[in-house]
Amino acid sequence: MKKYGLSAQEKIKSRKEFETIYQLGKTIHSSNNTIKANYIVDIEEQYPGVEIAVAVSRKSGNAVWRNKLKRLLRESYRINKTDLLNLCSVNNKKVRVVFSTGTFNQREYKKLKLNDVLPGVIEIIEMIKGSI
RNA sequence: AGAUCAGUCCGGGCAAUUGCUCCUCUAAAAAAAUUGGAGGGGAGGAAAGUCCGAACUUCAUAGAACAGGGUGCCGGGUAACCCCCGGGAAAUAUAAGAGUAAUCUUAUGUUUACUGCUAGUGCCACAGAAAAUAUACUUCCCCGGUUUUUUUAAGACCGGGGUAAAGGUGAAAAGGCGGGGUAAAAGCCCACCGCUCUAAUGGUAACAUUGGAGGCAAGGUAAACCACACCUGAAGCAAGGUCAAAUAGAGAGGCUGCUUCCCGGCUUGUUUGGGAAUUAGAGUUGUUCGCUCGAUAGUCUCCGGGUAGACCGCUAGAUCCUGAUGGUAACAUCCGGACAAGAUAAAUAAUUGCCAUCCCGAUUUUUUUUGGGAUACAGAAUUCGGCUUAUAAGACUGAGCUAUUU
RNA sequence: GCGGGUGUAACUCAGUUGGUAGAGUAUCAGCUUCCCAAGUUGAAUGUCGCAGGUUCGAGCCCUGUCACCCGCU
Repeated sequence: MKKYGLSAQEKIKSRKEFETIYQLGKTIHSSNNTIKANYIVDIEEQYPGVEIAVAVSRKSGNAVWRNKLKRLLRESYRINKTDLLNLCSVNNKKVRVVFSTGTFNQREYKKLKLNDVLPGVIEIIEMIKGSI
């Protein structure tokens, strides 16, 4: 597995997994309330690891803006995922996370840059690490 | 040269690092999956809105008609079209000319759902006398009567007619304008203009031009119902097809167990222990065992079903590019060349550097140098042909306008 | 992706042969009451989502556009 990659096995795809995360998982926000995350932690002996997904509400912007935000969220996770993966494989845990927008919309951030998204994602990853 | 309007085009580039997705080849014994390596492809002019038209698929359907829906000047293009091209007519903007003016003519552009209200029905508020079979409020004119003034005569009032010329209302008032005519008027008559009908000529046609007749009869509204002509079955790739876990079973088969009553125990359940009945599910048989059938329970296999999921549909096509020929053009034909995204909680990106274009500031006579900022609208989802809407900066063409120079 | 629907007062809704746009709630003022509530009388409030067109005249008819909502794995 690539160190900074994000392949199809690390994504959440089925509808049932999303429903369990939204019903049973916990919700946390970043400090400036821009980014939200729902996550769930299970014990998994054979295949420990992390699965993620990214969701952006239809009301926050048009299609180009939403796609770009999703790419940036994935990029932010991809760069900072190494510590979280190591922690999971040591403790035999499986973490599933759905990143989504809180009060983040196109009017306030017309031009998106990586630096707009990165701090919130790092903060959330630290919070999840703390809860393991 | 500038700004304006209209149309057409274009829709930043290169490199490094880190990633995503599809295809081909290759290694891990083979197949599948996965991983590694190499190579190649990876958003638009609107991909958007989903407003039209098709291809394709399934369902329905003997055929025809009605209803419903759509289209509506003429000719052509097209697979088809509420599309495109050419032409006609009308409206309108600007400029010039004519005219006292209304207005007309010419040129250039723009727009047009541009069949029919001389088939029928409906509607036209308020105002106004009257709003569609015209009527007669105030005027105007004639005749008769009464009355006043000094008389002819004139005024006032009443009655009977004439008229639609003037007034006022309205979006719109029953051809317009000028002359004749008359008691006053009136297409009552005449010229010009308009309208209707009709003939000839030109044109494939829409229509145009010219002549003749009528003598005004015919207000507006069909994006009112409707009439006429032509077109039209319905739904949509979440269409539809193939494979198919889990689960439920309503089906088929195999294997195992299976009578009823009473008493006791405790785990209060059709569980276990003991006893009794011998008519003990039915058949076979003298009887028992056994066997067959049936009921019921468990378990296994199949069956059908088609969910999760996977695959096909899925990208080579009314395809794109260059050139030639025909055509005013839309477009057609031919020669040659190219293969150019195919994802599915949904890829096509992120960061950095350099360059490009534009803007602002500093420096400088200019060139230059340097700092900062900006680079739009927007993301394929079965595929095409159009339409509509959004769009930074730039390029080109045309039109008239303004300024300068000659 | 495909299909369908709705925009009228601060809120919930009426508004059909096209002719000066209404109801209820809420708001404000008066009356009533010692005061409040309730009751009662009155007032104010609208670019009829936006832009064009047809018509003498458009909330209504037609076209375009914007926003919102619903259904179909």
